[in-house]
Amino acid sequence: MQRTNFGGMACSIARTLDVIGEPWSPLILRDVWVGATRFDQIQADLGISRKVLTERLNHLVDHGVLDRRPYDQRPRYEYVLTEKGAELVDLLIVMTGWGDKWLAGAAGPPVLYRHHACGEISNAELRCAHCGKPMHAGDITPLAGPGSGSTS
Amino acid sequence: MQRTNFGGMACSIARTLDVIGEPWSPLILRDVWVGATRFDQIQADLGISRKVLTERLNHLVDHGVLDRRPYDQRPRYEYVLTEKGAELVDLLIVMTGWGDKWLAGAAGPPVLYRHHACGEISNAELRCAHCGKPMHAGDITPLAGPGSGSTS
DNA sequence: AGCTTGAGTTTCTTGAGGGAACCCTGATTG
DNA sequence: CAATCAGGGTTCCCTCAAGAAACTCAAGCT
Repeated sequence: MQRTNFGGMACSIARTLDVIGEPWSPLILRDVWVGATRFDQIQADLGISRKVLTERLNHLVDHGVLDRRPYDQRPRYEYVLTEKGAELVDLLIVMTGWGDKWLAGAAGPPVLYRHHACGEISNAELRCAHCGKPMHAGDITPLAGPGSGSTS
Repeated sequence: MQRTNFGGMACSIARTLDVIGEPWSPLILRDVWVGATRFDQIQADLGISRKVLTERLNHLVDHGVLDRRPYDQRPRYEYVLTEKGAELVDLLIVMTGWGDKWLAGAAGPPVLYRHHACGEISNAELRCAHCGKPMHAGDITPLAGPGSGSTS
């Protein structure tokens, strides 16, 4: 096996990587999210090899992140986000925010997000689902959970 | 070139992937975050090839995500998160949340996070930095920003 | 009958990932 | 003072995934 399979690790990060950690997968998800839902659209937009795109799409469908469905009498298919897939968009939003801040440079961010609720162009921030205060690297302590596999 | 380089795309997701999108990189970051900061610790914890670990660590240091510094008179080094790297932990937190929800199964999440501000075990949620309301896939519309490269 | 379009397959080449052994430097030990 | 040890990598070789480009196939259109 060339690439190690992360899915078996007792780690939600590793398991998530097993689903969307392969090269191109997050970009494919982004394309589907913003409306490029067909094979040739995604292929042309990303410049990805058709072979790899086929593999990635199948993988994402197998994991329930995308749904493949016909849109014509002819054998034509489009890919749409499932609920599971739509929640992965959170990840894309956070990636965008980090890239905007640290990698965009003087040109500024390539894409902006308008938030429907307030109508403003804005960014996302992580907040504690319990108390609503910010939740970043230094604000939390990891501890073993029920699925940790530890015997304690 | 076997793997396409995403860094040149006008897309913050692609640029972020260029920094931490390679296999293992997010897991290395997690290890450093939770205190496995030395070469052999990370290697043993992940079971990653030493060659690949060397490459990844160099890449992360080159991109300013990790800092390599001596911790002894002997040639011994540890890797620590820079501010840029610490903000990437947001990404790990979101990945954890998604993996916990969709992949953990009956065993439950392998790791829990205690939030210092409220003392509770909790998850992170994405909220608009402007109005504070939830910000997920359906709540926003992407539009071209200043660094989009479009001529308009 | 032939052209077009969308959606993949197939073939071939290259190079990254994995494994295991090896190397180097500066303590520590017998 | 030679031998050992530990941390932190290198080197070598092999396999398999990524990339590029050509090919296929089915349904409609002309």
